[in-house]
Amino acid sequence: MVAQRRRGGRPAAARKGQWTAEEDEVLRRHVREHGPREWSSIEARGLLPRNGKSCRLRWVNKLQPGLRTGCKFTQEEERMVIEMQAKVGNKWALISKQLTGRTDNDVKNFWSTRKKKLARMSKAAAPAPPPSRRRSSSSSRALPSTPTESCSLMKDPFQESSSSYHVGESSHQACTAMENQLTTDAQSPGRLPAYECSLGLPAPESLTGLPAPESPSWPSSGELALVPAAECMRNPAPLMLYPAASGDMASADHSGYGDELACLQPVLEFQPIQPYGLEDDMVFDELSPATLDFFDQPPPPPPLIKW
DNA sequence: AAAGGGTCCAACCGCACCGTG
DNA sequence: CCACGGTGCGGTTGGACCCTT
Repeated sequence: MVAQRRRGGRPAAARKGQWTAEEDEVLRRHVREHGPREWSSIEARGLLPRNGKSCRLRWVNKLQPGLRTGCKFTQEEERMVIEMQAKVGNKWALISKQLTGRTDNDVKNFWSTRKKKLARMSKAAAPAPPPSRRRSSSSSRALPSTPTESCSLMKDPFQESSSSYHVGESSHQACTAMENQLTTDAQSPGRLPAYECSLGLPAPESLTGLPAPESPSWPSSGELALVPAAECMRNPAPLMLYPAASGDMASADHSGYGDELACLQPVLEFQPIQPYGLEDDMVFDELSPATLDFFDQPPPPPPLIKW
């Protein structure tokens, strides 16, 4: 360490790269003596050839007690991150405060990985031929699979009637790609009856069991609630995709909104929709018969996709 | 068994904010 | 008010590891 200092007391150029156990120990000792502050003094006093920022980062992300490094995000943690990201945006530090033992870096990495994965799925879906309204039964593996993507799926309660999804075409394609992957997963025979896609719309609390985000754009009714793209961008939150029989909703009048939706980032996330039933006070008074069937199905087992 | 591609995650970078002199 | 140093935060990168083919 000291040997790395230049003559004259000026610290050598700060070292970069992986930390050694010795460096960690020096950093721990510094924190024991001074608390988690005065990071710059570590370099200034020649304790470590690391700049203050690097020291702070090392402490925050790896050395401070109580961290849950090395274990994957639980479903609950993932749900919280997704939920909070929809509410507050990329405020990783804020989000991480809600997750015991997780750092902003952890959350950021989790989200980044997830985003890349979904972008790839979306891209893989993009060149697909124009989507037919009927669901493909292709068993070809459209997308790569990794252990962390292994899924178990609820049985399709709609049988062949759930042959289409009402969503912008690009999103439809992404859904199809996702579905292809899921349905061909050896561990996961079955199909997803519906997806929840984070395109920009909040899902009703009555459906998700989760509090709806406060939003002036909260749709009051409609089978597929749509808002203009600009509002979607301002207010990213889950959008519900409802399955329906072939054709019926294709004609559904999304008057004027289809184009806006189609231009959105196709699909940001997929999750199986939580089981739910129709509530008396629901405002879905214009549901198609097929969609009503959907809600009439007995609740499937709880969720299932592990990202 | 090897190559290629994907995932994970530690660490760096640049910028913004804040307190202090 | 301003300059400056320290700190915090979000975005990005690079490498190790893992999985699939």
